[in-house]
Amino acid sequence: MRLPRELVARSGFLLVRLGLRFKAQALAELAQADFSQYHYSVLALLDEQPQETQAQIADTLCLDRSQLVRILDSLEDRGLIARHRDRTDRRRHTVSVTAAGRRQLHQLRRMIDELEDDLLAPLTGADRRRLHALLLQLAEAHDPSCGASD
Amino acid sequence: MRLPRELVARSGFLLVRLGLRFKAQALAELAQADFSQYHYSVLALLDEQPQETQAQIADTLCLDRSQLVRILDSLEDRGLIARHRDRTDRRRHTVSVTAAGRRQLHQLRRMIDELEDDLLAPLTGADRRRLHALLLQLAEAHDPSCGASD
DNA sequence: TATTGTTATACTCTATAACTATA
DNA sequence: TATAGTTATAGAGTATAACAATA
Repeated sequence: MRLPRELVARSGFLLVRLGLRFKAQALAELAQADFSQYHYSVLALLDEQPQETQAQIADTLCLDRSQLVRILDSLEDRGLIARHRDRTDRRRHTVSVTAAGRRQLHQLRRMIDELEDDLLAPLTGADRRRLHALLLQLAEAHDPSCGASD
Repeated sequence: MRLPRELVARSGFLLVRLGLRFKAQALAELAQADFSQYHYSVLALLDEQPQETQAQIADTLCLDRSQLVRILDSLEDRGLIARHRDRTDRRRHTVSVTAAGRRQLHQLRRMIDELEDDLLAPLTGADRRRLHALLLQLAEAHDPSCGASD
C-alpha cells in the first residue's frame, strides 16, 4: 500500500498529488453550493478588475471562450454578474459583478479559506509563509500572469 | 492579463496551478515516447515492490482496476512487464518488471528528472530541499500512502 | 455467494469547428 | 476579411456496470 519512494522523493510528484487533492476537495465543496471552480475565479477576477471583456477574462483564466460563455450564463441567470454590450464595439460584451455577486464571492471565499486552513494545518505559521514564498517564486518564474508586474 | 491577487495569495491555488502545469509537461514529454504517467508509476512501483497483484497495484496508485488492465496490456505488449497466474489463488495475477522494463524505467526516470530540474531551477539547492520537506510534511499528514511508515 | 481480472458502456470535461453579428 | 461571442460537435479521460473464471 505504500507509494514508490522514487515518486515520493520528487517535489514534482508531491506538487501534483497535493494539487489534485486540494482541487478535488474544492470542487466537491463548491459543487455542494452548486458552483464550480470557475464561478469562483471569475467572480474574484471581476471583483478586482471590473468591466473586463469576455475575451480578456477567458485569456486571463486560461479558459476557452466557449467554455466561459456557459460559466457566465449560469452566473448571469443567478444575478451574480451582468453583461453589457460595449458601445464603441458592439461585438464586445463587458462583464461586471453585481452586489449579489459580491456577497456570494464573500461566501465562496470563506469556503476556500477553510479548505486551505485544513490543507496547511500541519505547518506552523512561519512554515506556511515559507511555503507560500517558495511556491510564489516558482509560479512567478514559470507563469508571468502570477507575477506582481503586468 | 494578471490573475486576481486573491488567488495568487493562496498556497492552495499555487499548488494546483504548479501541479497541473508540471503534470501537463510530464504528460506531453511521456506521450512523445508513447508512454503515459501511469506507465511510469507502474514501472516505478514494480521496481521497488515486485510481484504485486493487480488489485494491490491499482489500490496503491489509486487507479481503477479496469483502467489498470489496459495499462498493463500495453506494458506487456512491449515486453516491459510480465503477468503470472498465482498458483495459490488462480484468480490472481502477480506482475513483475522485465529486464527491458527496468531499462525503460531508467530512461523515463531521466526524462522526469530533467523536467523537475526545469521546474525547480528558480530555487537554490537549499530552497529546493526546504520546499520538498514542506511538501512532504503536508503529503504525509493528509495521505498516509506517502508516509515513511506503512 | 464473493472476489479477481476483464470487457463494455456511460458520463464528464475539455478541445475543435462551425455560425452570427458586428467591424 | 477578421474578430467577439455563441452554439454544436467530437474527443480524451474516467467512472460505472456487467461478465467469466475461480474461490
